[in-house]
Amino acid sequence: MKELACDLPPGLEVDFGWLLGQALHAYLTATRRAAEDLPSGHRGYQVLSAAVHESARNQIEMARQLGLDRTVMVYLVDDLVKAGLVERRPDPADRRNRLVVATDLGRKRLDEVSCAMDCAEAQLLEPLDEPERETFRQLLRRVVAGHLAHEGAPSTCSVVAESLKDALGADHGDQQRDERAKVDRRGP
Amino acid sequence: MKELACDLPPGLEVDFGWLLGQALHAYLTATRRAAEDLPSGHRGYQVLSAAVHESARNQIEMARQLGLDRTVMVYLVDDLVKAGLVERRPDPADRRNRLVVATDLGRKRLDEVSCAMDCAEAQLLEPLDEPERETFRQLLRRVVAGHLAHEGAPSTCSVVAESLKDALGADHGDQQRDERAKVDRRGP
DNA sequence: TCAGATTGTCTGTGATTCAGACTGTCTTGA
DNA sequence: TCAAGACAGTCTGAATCACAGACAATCTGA
Repeated sequence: MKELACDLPPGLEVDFGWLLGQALHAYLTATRRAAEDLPSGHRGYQVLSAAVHESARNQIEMARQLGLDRTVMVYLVDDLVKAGLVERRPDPADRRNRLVVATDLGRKRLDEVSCAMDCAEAQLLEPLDEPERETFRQLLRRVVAGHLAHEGAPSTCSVVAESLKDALGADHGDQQRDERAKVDRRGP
Repeated sequence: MKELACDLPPGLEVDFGWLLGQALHAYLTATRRAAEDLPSGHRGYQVLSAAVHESARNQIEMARQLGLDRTVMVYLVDDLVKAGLVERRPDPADRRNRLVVATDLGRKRLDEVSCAMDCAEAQLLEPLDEPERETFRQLLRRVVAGHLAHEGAPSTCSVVAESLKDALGADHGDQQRDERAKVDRRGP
């Protein structure tokens, strides 16, 4: 046990939040170069990916899936539209909705970027052998799926139940902090 | 395979960054209630934890471990000092350093909060059985340890190597975005 | 037809990061 | 002994960013 844990700062190695934060930071660092060609970096990548996979019927649903605020969604999509990677189309079934659909160029760019992302991800998971990587991904998926399933239904732990109450409204709260090359996001 | 993956938005379930971000978000949400009694919330908790475990000899080293900027460290420690949880002591060996040491009260409070944190963590990992949880923690530790070990030595993947170059200087970039009950952090 | 809910957008406010300057201290070399 | 450079901690200012709130357009149900 603990073969590699000795490399971690004492006391922090058991801090689950610290470990998750470090892992996310490592991932963002490793994939920054791959994502920086897209408008808005990692978040642009996620929106583009959601658009290509048609995982949401409107911007709000997409924002909820990605853990973003709906007001942030506006200029993320704006930037992708400006770059010609996605389009906003009126939804014939409900004209309040804007369907965010990827263009051919967007699909092509996503392919390229995804490839670089996979390389970086493999780099991050280098300490694990292949079966371990798959195990890790599976466990991570199950944890996240469990969390999403619990989001609507209050849990048994009162601490968690209480904290969920005021966190339902688009809190997100993490993800990348790069790509500050945002210039004219807001008109005068 | 993929028993639970069907609960995740299509296309995103394979996005490693999205999974990590969601997991961290879930953790922060679950532990918010536990950490909000401490000054500066989660980050206050991490600084206090580092102080109790004496994982660093000065503020800058502590900031590096926690992935914080050194200028942020100042008022995080300020708030903890104000609450009587830690003390700044001059380092007799090097008077440039300030040793951040926990008080008895700080140690007691950390114990209490850690207990609540563990409860929330267990809640988060509920979808996994006990051996799986330990496996998950181990794999996470190894990934993070691998990343930290690579930080100084350039890797073989050029993409990653390049991105590391400009990310060495206090970039961090994730962690919590809560606890906005900061009032008088800066004097007039 | 009308009240209420929902989507997308815009604006303002406050929080937060981060570069840069500065002081006090240590180290090194002449 | 002294000067120059490096480093820790602090403070300030600028830029960025999240998010609540308001708004118009639209849909739904009575």
